[in-house]
Amino acid sequence: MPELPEVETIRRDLQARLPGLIINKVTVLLPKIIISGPKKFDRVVSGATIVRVERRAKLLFLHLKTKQGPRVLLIHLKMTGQLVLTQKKDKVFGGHIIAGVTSVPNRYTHVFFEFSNDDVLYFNDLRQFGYLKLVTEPEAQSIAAAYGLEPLDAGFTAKAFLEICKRRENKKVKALLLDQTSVAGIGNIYADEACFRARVNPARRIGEISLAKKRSLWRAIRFVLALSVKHRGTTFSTYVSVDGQAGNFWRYRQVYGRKGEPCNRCGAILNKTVVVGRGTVWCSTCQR
DNA sequence: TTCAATGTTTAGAC
DNA sequence: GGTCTAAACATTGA
Repeated sequence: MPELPEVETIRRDLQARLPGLIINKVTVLLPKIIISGPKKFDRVVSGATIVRVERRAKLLFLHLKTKQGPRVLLIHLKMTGQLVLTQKKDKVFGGHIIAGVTSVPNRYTHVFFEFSNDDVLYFNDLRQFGYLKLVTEPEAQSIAAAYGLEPLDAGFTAKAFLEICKRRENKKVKALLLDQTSVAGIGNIYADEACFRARVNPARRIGEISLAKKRSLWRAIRFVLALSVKHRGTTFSTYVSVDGQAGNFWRYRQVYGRKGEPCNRCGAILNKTVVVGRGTVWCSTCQR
């Protein structure tokens, strides 16, 4: 799926457009996508007003004012989920565009919302891994609380990161980065990028790397994610952000998708291995 | 034809 | 109990 920078980009665009709109009608074409139950979903969501759009880790929280009281619509895009907002004529995309499929609805459209101003929000997902879930405010809070620190928040200090490391000495570096209950929102691309910038071998155990490397890793996580948010995310294969533009972080990447190419730091050929079950590209010369 | 792909959860093994 | 791996979800494209 989109990782933190991509989901954050989508969030910002939705937050700029959705609050205040009333959902006139919701259409569910693939009921299994609504994991809180499609029947109740229709009843609660129809007529609801969008209050605001938030993000925790890679999960979107659409706060709603409904006849039944406040509710939160959770949207997870997983690997190929896509949110497309059509503003009367203009298409606004967020997620992954499937090659050649640029109109909505299409065969990957599973749910769509029609708003009071005629805008329509489509949820598309080629692989059908993504989901929508309607919960109460307290449920949403407990879901949010289960995630680890937000890496771009002020609370993610070097000290806080070192504390996290202390409790995960046996974990491989890459496993720690991908663990959403440690640091929230990092996926495969940014895990590899952060390890490269910190000169850390992603297969090493946390306990094996020096304090200085841990500090570098902390800095690299923030650097890489912030840079990507600034450039509206990474367009890998099919992703585009909510305004229909490709994310521009791709050109700043150092390792992901560069297997067999020379390392930008030392010139050695980048290799690709499997670490904690995920394809991992890194430089065995400068990442120790 | 086989494999890997931006994610998460779960079952099973040690 | 902790920790790790593989599989599962469904589809596409190399």
